Amino acid sequence: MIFSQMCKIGIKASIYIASSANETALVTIKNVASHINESPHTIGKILQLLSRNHMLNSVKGAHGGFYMTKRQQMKPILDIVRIIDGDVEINGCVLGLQTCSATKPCPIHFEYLKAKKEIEEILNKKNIGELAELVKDGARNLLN
Amino acid sequence: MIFSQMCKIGIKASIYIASSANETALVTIKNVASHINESPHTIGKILQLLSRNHMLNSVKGAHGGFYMTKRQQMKPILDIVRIIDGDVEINGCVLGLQTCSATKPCPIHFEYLKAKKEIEEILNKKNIGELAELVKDGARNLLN
DNA sequence: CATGAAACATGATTAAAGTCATATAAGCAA
DNA sequence: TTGCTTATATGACTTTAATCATGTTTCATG
Repeated sequence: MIFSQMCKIGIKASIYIASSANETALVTIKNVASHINESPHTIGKILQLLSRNHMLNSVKGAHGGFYMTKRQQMKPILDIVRIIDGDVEINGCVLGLQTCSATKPCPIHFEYLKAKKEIEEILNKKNIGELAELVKDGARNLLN
Repeated sequence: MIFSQMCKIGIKASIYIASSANETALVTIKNVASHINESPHTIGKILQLLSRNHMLNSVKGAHGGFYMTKRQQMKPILDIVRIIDGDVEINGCVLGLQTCSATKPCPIHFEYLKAKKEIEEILNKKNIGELAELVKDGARNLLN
């Protein structure tokens, strides 16, 4: 619910990378895959997309891998969602109406708006680095 | 987002039926289809499912169709969502972890819980009849 | 400078969701 | 009773998302 499968994997992968990599200690796709229990192929595709959108950095070649700068770790989860699932998912009408708006609202337009704002706020306030710290401490986990 | 396509159509169809049918004045699938601008085939399948789950009633044969009793109209939207999208969608971990819980939480478990509660509250408080009234009055609309 | 490890790119395959088509059963009306 | 209208049921088809496979490029290292 809310996030696509790809987006869920993207969030988990990003948090893992933030929690255990930096400019001098990269993590590989395989490493990410085993730590969040997803297919390396899928992860590769997603990290590529996130990398192209400057959410994280990749280093090619031997001893290459991925990492996030402190600056990137300060970005909110909402940024990941926007890159993978797109703005439409976030902003569309909950009943799928094209012209839904305050002046021509769907039956649950106003009710839903409140909840949506709350979700966005959550996704916008929590940054990747914070969550990575919690994972490091063992207070949160990424694996089943 | 949140609802599947089928679920969106189910909600719109139910609100429409509540707004313009009763025990003695039924509406047909075609009628619903034209008023919410969706395919009759799809609507047929969804109404069948909702009917089997006692969300609404069907009358077969000539001059048959669908209607909702006052009692059924007092049911919340959440009931429709549960029938079409299932409980899993409502209760599952936002990152898809099987074992996510308060004692073994995913990184955004607690943050998301709050938003989820709000959504459920909204979907549970607003009943179909209320929304149907708003549509009748022209204060809300179901069509693009 | 050759080898191997790693990301990158593209496309194929699979799975799931959604939509559409056809045939059947039920019930009203003439 | 006959025929028409309507829901019901099943399954086929289409589309989209997700996953997997293959080959290419890049670069550190011996």
